[in-house]
Amino acid sequence: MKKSDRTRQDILDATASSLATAGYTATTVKSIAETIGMQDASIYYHFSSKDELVGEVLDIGTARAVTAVDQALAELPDERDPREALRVAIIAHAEAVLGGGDYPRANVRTFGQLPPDLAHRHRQGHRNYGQIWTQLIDDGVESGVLRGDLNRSVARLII
Amino acid sequence: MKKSDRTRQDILDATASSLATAGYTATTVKSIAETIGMQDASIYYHFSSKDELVGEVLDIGTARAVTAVDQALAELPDERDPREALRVAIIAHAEAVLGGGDYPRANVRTFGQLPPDLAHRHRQGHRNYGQIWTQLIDDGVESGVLRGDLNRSVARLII
DNA sequence: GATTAAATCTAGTACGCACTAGAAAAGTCA
DNA sequence: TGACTTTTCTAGTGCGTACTAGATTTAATC
Repeated sequence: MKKSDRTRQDILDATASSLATAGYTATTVKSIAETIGMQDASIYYHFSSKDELVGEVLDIGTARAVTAVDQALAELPDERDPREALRVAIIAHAEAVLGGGDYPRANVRTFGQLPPDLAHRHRQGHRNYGQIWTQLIDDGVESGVLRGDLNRSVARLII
Repeated sequence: MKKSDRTRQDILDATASSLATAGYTATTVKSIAETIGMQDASIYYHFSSKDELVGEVLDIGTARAVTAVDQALAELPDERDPREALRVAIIAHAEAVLGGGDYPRANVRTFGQLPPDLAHRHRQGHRNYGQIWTQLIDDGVESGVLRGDLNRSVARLII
């Protein structure tokens, strides 16, 4: 039960790395297997399909971005300035996506090249992530320090 | 000699439209042929390969963006304010990419999913386009109205 | 209208891809 | 060690892709 977990992790890491740099199409099951010294068929002992594997990588990536933003916000004082909160969140997001590991980057890199099934499945995850931002902006608008009309569309773009 | 030019244009248009909306991988020779009521093999009478066809579409797209920006700048007075010039150029660029036809949009949509050959070929075209912006920014920096350090990287991102 | 040229179609080939089945090897534990 | 389980490999299938070859039809020219 130990060996399996380790190679499973290796597969995920290799997939994330390939997705982040080469994109979805160029990330073949064979290429993933090669980078960890396996045969492509062996992948299917751990994952039932390429898209299930890719989906898990993308899920991890969004989860990490969410965690990074949540954590950054948690470190703020209770009576936080909405504008400062948004600023901190943006920075945390950028750091997760750009400087963070391959998992968040995989999301950005493969955006717009996923097959319909995967794209649809992850639109949900993106929506959940978007909730955080919508909330932040709503707070700002409510307290009058942000303009409601403009910033909403900006948030959409980021996501 | 007339019929050929017309269907050739139809093929280019259909390809641009598909690239702009569906991306490179989902744009198959068969799907292109279908949208204009042809057999996929017939495409090869007009273009020797898929990538040659796609390459031509992308070339047209960048050419149009360049033209749009050039034209916008040409309408400015001779003694133009560098900051104003940059502003006008950015707007022209955005309009070409977002509101303009499928050709410029095909470039944006397929960015990062092209096969190595095509990607390499068009990196040259992007560099030429970048020259325009580099020039605009240099003008601004020289006359002291723009900060040189920050804006250079911003321009990189846009392109 | 007959001949030639241009354009499209029919019918394939070759290849890379995700994926499967069953044999073989490696690991686990009495 | 030996019996059993877990993991990996070998060898293959099927499918969609770009692309080719040659026949067939459509258009242009005299």
